[in-house]
Amino acid sequence: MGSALRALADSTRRHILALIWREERTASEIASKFSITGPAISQHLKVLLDSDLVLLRRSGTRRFYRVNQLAIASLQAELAAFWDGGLSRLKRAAEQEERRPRRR
Amino acid sequence: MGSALRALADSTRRHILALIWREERTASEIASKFSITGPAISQHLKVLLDSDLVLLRRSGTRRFYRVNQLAIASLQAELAAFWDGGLSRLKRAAEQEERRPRRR
DNA sequence: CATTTATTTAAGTTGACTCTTTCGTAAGAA
DNA sequence: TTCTTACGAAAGAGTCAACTTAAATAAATG
Repeated sequence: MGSALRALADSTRRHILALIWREERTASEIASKFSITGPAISQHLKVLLDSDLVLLRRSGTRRFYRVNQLAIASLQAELAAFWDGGLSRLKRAAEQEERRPRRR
Repeated sequence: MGSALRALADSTRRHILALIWREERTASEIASKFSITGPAISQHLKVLLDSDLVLLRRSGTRRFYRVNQLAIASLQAELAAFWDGGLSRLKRAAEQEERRPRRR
């Protein structure tokens, strides 16, 4: 979860995700949409690959990147769990500590 | 959005959020749940404050932190927009570039 | 006023992030 | 084979992030 959120925290990477959301694109196609250098994009793509948010397909000299929709779905689920019940366990633990009232 | 996601990307900060999810807590209460030092927690709390995900109430020497539910709701909305239609604009722009076919 | 309690600020270290330029490699074209 | 295209890897610079210990501030208490 942390690595996916860290990947998403960067605006360039969010733009990359948007570009390859429904169709795979090559590294150069992606890079052409930004003002930073190719290697910089390549590094962002590596972060996205490492976080499992995108997938890679090689074909000849070209590399096609696409969003890993499964990973997105799973992140959404994890987030939903976090907002909701995922907190209960921690909340309960915290409230137990809390049950011994301390002076204000 | 970036700052909220960056704040959420850290597991300590996610735990802090869980602790103050429904009830405010003081800095020391929070710090007591972790093994890192008070100042470290204070700095995490500052990141959370700066990202607007938590709110502060002062009372005497104590500072009570609590989750900013409005900010959470707004982040959820932004994320939902990102997963869904928020991409359309970028997708359309990308597809326009795409419309000039390049040789394979 | 002096002391204690709660908490942040300051200063410094270490490691991670983001970018650049340069180099390497692999596939396709001439 | 030689050239070109498409890309990543390596190395280096500058900035940012996450800690630590020590000092500062500010309210409560004796």
